[in-house]
Amino acid sequence: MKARRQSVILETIQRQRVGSQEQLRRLLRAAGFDVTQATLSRDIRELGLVKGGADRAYQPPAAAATNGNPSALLNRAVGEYLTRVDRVQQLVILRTGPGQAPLLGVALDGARLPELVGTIAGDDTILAIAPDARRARVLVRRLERLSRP
Amino acid sequence: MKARRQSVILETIQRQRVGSQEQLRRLLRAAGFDVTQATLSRDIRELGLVKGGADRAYQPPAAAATNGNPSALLNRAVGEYLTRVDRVQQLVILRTGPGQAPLLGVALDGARLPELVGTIAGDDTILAIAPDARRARVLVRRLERLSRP
DNA sequence: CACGCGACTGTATAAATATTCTTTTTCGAC
DNA sequence: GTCGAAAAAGAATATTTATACAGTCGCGTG
Repeated sequence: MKARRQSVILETIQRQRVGSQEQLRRLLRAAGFDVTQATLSRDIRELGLVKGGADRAYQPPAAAATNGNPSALLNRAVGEYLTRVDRVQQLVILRTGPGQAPLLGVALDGARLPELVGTIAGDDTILAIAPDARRARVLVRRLERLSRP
Repeated sequence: MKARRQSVILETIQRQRVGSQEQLRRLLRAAGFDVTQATLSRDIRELGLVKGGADRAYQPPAAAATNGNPSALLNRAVGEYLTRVDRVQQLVILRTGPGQAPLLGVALDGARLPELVGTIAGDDTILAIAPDARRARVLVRRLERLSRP
């Protein structure tokens, strides 16, 4: 349950201003996830979300992680979620556990890798698109290096 | 008082992990600023600080603001603080109200302007260094445009 | 099967933060 | 100076968030 719920949280805070965990709780309940505020507090920490700014809303972690190591987030996400990598021409297929694909997708997008044009995340699969086959190979190598340092 | 205090807040959260407004209050008191938690809550909002991430600490706004408009923060800071701009060769001298220079300095650094090598902020003056005189002129023009659109 | 272990969650509550309502301070016009 | 308006800050309090503790579930092992 957790991975799916966290994915929905990520999408939710990007679609609208979420100013409290109670509000988030109501939104999630409408989406079929009925959990307590305590659980959301834990989810928010695990996702690395950040609260503040002019409107005191929750924000995605990508920006915040940019501080120290730019790809620390990607690093963590790859280690945590990625289970398999394949390549077909300039396309790279990434596999994760169920519901985890969006989490890894966000991390990939946020890392702004030069050899990555964009991603489409399903439930447990991500299609990552490189400019050409050569750079797709570079991407595969980079991911493999990240997944076992 | 406020501008100076907010500058110190910015420096403080960059030097060490600050996990609560009470902790920040104690740190500021050691630095000669004796204010209540309510005031800090307001300062934090005005600075656009953000709290969260793995260690639930306060973080500077630059990263968070990168989301929407990259230079929205600079825009605001220039409008709010900048009072005068001069140029000498490749150096640009910016003036602000007392204690406000560090705030504008942080915004300038965060904006990563191509014609700006770096800044040194005093209390009410910033020395901004461009690669050469031509680009210093570009910088001056950009700042003037920002200060009265 | 019984046990222990680890991940996950809820409940209750402590801790932290935001806000409302006042008071104080600042500053410009007179 | 004195007045009034606006900014700044405090006190008290409401709201929000984190956490200690306990319970459940799934799973692998003796």
